[in-house]
Amino acid sequence: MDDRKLKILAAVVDEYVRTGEPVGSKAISQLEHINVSAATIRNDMAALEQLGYLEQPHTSAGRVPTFQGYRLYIDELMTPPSLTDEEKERLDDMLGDSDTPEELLVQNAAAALTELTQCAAVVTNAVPRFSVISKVEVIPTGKRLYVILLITSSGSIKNKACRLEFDLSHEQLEFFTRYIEENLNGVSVDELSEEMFDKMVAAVSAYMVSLSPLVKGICELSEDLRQQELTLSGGEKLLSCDDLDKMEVVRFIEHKDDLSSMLEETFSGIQVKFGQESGTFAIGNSSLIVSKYRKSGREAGSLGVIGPMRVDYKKIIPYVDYLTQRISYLMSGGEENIPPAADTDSAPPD
Amino acid sequence: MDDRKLKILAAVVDEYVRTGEPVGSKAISQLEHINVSAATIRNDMAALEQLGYLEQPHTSAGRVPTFQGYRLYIDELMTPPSLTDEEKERLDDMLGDSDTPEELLVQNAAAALTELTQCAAVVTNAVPRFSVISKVEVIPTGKRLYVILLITSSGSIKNKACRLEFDLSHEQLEFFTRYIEENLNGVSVDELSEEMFDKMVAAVSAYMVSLSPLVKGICELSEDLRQQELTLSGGEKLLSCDDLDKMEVVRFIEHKDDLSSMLEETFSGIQVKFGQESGTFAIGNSSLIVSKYRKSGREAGSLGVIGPMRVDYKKIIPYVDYLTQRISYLMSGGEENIPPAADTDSAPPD
DNA sequence: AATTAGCACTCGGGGAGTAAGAGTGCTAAC
DNA sequence: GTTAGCACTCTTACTCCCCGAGTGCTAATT
Repeated sequence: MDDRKLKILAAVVDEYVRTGEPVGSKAISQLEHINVSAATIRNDMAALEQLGYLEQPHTSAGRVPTFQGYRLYIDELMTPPSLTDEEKERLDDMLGDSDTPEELLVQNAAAALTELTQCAAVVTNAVPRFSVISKVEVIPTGKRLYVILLITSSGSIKNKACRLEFDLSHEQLEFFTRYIEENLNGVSVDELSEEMFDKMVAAVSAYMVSLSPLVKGICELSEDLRQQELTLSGGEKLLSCDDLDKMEVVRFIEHKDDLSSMLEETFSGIQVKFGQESGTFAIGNSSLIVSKYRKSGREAGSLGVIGPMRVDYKKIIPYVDYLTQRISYLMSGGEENIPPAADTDSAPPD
Repeated sequence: MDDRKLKILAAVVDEYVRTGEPVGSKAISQLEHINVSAATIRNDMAALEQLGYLEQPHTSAGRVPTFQGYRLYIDELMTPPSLTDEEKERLDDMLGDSDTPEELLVQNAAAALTELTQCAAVVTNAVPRFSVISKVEVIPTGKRLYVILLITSSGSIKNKACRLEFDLSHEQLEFFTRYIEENLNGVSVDELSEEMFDKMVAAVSAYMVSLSPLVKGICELSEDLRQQELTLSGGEKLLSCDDLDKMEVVRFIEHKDDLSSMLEETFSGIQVKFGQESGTFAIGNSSLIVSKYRKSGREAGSLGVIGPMRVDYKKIIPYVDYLTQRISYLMSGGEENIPPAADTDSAPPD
């Protein structure tokens, strides 16, 4: 596998990403950093096609990268430039600071990615799962009406109204609150199970039957917390890129929840997945650039960009990379180390 | 304006709604309830075109209603059938009962409309505005961290985390809670103003400066309550109808908040508005079928359907109509009168 | 006077044919 | 090993043409 061939492959990808047209030997030969003739390039391109890195839409058209071609390009050939300080500042502004609630942080990241890349962005937030219940309150708010308040160590707050069959006396309420507090305080949201609540229902029912709706309410709130939140933003951007099948995009947007599993299958570090590589449902010619952020060392969610395979990886990857690092940093209260004038992960070209 | 011409106009609209193709004189003449020849219909259709109710996409095609045509059809010609009891039951099931929280009620209505009409549905809920503050709680949840809980008489619950500069002693907290309670309990959300909070900030600051973030937090929560909530559901349905410009739809979904003003300009009773009639931004060939529901006699929000101009008004109008009535009824605790076997608003045909 | 039948006309859609252009693969020369 | 040249292929865009649907008009009919 020739050095020149790799250079040509990279050039083809770059050109194709830039123009969107199949790229021919002549176009490549005219690039500054290429000093061989079109004929030579033709030979090499034929070889690259043999190897499965390029393909021709039809005989007399230029070449287009196959997804193996993109794969090689992304993994080996491409050298994404590091962000300038201005770009970083811009991202920081869009993201928020350490006072920004975590939930908003990831939402902002999605919005930023959508705007900067003109692609769809997807974020998940599994943080509440890893946190522990730090407070449960039951507040009477009317005739037989109570509000349950559930707060986690990560700052998620959920509330729910709950109607009982009888009013609770002050003692009953206190009993209940103490009981719940003893059983739930400090328990990780992840550990909360149906059985636990069943047991608790049984326990409080022994004291007073009509308390069980409250336990059920708490159970439902904890379910809310446990399921990781997935947000797709800017899905409509996908409609305007004509590499993607409109019908597939619409189906995708409607079933965005299926993304969860795709995002779960992700290792740490930045990753690129193509639609056709994914067993689960995905858009045909799409590519997903995704990375997981961490909170205090623990994987806490992912953020990614979904676009056509023909996206500007050089541009997007640094964005995703920086945002994950930054979110990890902010969520960990500054513990997670982030290179201050961060090189992303690659040596400079040449 | 001939009686027959009106009949023909109605037939054209019906056929066009049914088939989506421009409709010709022959197709009309073959309808059962039309007993004149195609030639006669041609003459009438030419007249209707003159009057601005029909138009031809091109010379040798059938006719399509103009939006004036639709307007006349909807206002004068159409006779939507009343719902059957099964349909009403179905809607009742989807909507919920008197125990369903009001917020959920309108969400359910939106979901039902989306499903039944295969169009987008939009609902607003201004109820919280009309309710009064029934409870304010401040709950310490961590180091200098407090959660504010705001509950209204209509059952809306809002919470917000708030970080202070110092921890509050038990007495300080009690003072604050009592002060807020005295000043806000029973106050209508609508009456809450910036100035009121400014005054309160001044008052609590006199006692302890670092309390003011709490007041500000409450102020922000009240703003949340005050602004009417607008939900667009099933927006993606609009993408699959090819009468509508995809780009416009996308822009519309992104800026759905602009709908607020469109919905505000609405009188009581059911109404149909067309995209091109609306000064504010709207989708080109779209039509909005909207009606306001009331809570105890007061306008409390609207619900509507957005689709292409070519929608089945006969089907949709009764749905929207019934749902508004039903919501009004449920929200008013059964006071608002609803015709038990409700005729919608029109005499049966013929 | 209103309605209808008949007929010429118009216009858009779809298929066939064609010319242009872009890019290739191959061969022979460097 | 590289390059120039050339014949070949294939797509795209364009034109021409026909077909059919639907009209508008006129003349005949009720």
